[in-house]
Amino acid sequence: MTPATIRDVAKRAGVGVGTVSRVLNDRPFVSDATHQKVLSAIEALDYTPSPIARRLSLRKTLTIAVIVPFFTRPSFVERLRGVEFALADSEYDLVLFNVETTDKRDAYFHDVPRRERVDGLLIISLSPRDADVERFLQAKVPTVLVDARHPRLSRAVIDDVAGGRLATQHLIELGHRKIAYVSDFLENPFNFVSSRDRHEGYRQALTAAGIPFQPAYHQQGEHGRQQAREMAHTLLALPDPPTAIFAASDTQAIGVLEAAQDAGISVPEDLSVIGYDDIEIAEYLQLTTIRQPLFASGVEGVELLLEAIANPPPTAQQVHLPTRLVARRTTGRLVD
Amino acid sequence: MTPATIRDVAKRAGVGVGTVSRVLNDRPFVSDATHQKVLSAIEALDYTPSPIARRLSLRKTLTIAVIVPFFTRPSFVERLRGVEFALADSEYDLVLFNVETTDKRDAYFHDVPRRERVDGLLIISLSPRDADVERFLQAKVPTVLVDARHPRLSRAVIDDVAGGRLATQHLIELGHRKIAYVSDFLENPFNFVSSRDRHEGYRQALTAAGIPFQPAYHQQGEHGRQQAREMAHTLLALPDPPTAIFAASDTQAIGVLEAAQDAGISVPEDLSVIGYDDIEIAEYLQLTTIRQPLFASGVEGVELLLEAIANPPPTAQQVHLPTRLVARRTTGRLVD
DNA sequence: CTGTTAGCGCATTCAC
DNA sequence: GTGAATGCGCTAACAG
Repeated sequence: MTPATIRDVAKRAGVGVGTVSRVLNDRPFVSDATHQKVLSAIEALDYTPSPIARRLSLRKTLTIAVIVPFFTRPSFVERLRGVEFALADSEYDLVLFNVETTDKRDAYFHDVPRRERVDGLLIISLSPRDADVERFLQAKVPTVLVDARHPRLSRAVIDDVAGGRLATQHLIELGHRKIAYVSDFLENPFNFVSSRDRHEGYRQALTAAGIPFQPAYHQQGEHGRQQAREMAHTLLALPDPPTAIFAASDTQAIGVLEAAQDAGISVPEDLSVIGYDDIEIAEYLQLTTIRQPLFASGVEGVELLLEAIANPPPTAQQVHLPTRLVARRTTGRLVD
Repeated sequence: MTPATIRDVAKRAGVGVGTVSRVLNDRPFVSDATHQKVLSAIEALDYTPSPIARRLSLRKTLTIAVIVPFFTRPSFVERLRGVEFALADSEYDLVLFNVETTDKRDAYFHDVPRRERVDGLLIISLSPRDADVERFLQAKVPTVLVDARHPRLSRAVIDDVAGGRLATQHLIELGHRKIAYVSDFLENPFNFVSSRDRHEGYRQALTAAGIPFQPAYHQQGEHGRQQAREMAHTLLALPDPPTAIFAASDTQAIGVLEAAQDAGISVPEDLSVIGYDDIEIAEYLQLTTIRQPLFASGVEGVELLLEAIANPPPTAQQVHLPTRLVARRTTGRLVD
């Protein structure tokens, strides 16, 4: 009825529990004969060790928590999939915490990173503040960031500054000089940094090409297709509208495309549009974009974390992942 | 250093561990005075009870496992989000298992449903076979299906037969009689049943309208935009091509739209297209579709499961969720 | 090589 | 009302 315990197995095999434990954990120094006896007792009883008892005894939770915001957004899901993939064959359980409000974030940042609860913490796309990090460190819970940053925490990061530069350079090379940027709020309650970094890259590329930055060309707003669409409308209604728009994500780029359509402006003839992420739908829309290794970032994050659990590095590690341009049909040479 | 235990709290408060346990679990029969003492000791020590020790003692795992296939597909993520939402405020941890191969599915179906491991199991969009169910039942792990079926298991289901009928009727009302259906393989290794049910509804609507079913009008293939695109090409190249296509998912409908575009066929003038799910991108594409309550299905599944854990129902429960037509711009009246 | 024993941290009897 | 004792199932240390 109730599942068999290690004691049942020991009894049936006519050995002590220590021996059973040894074969369970592939310890050496067990004779082949007893090994066999134990194995068949396990088989006969359909025995599975209780993970909970193991955890208590080992003083490990064998659990990794993942805190991820808005995990329905394509880019976050894809990172999460990388995490799940990398953890699937490990001995760790993956427990999931989805954040859609700052309250939830704060609650999770407060409650989850406790040694009694998890062996490691993976935070996706959410940059914790100093006070949070202070607590993580004090709780001695190995913590790794994916697509987020803090100087004292190990992290797998995409070089979004380079990505922003890449996007902007592409536009510049096509002859554009009136290049706008549509993004999330650079300062936002979740402290997402990618829009900020891409903005930085955008500014760098502009500067390098000797193009002065026009404040009116940078629109920020809530994340979302609809919001991006409105920002693009504003841009296109400017006295001197841009000839190219760089959107901080593919989702937002779609909004920009919509706005162009609304305004009867053809892409890429009259307006070039470039996105960021290369989510699945981007190909369908023939959207030019910056591809970033989303899945790989999750995998890298897990590897950093498992390594940190095994032997804590003296100092925060950082893994950089590359971005690259995927030129499709929404960007084109400027004709005048 | 190492987290405080209940014993530390007891010592500091000058009481026994039993008393601490009582206040932790809001048991009555504790004087206000001691209650206060304990509370301040807990505060002072920044004590959190060890979930693991609790579990061992309570003989509950306080864990719900969710097995979900291809959790990057929009419809599955959205269901999963409902699950996460419903579980967030419970005492249960949500541990995630993603299935992308039948091997993984079989492994999870075999290893996860064990009382030593989880208190409950939620399976999304994956219909287990009799042998699997037999094991679930025998393991006495409460199991609930979401968007999947088995007579002996409780479930939150969408009436996909009705949904398929709805889609087809809509087309019929618009005057179409040459209506094709593009879907996943009705028989597939994962035993996804939604395409099958929608097909059934499609056939029922056809029959009700006195339209004979044309085998050539039903194309099946792997799930995916690209595959749907190819199936649509086949359909459009038929000697007597359909004037309307019902796709088993929005993702596939997008492939159909692509194919129409490839062939220079305009939608909805020369071809009506209807999808299924109403994922976010559907609105952008102005895709007519059948909306199903994805998020709600996850929530319902959790509620069924928590109820089943609290007091196991004598017989499998079933909750039906409704679908409805969202008419947009990819379907139109047949003109000849 | 193998059996025995002492915790792991908590909830839960029992007595007091 | 409250403290002390027992056990949840396992691992690890120790003795043999």
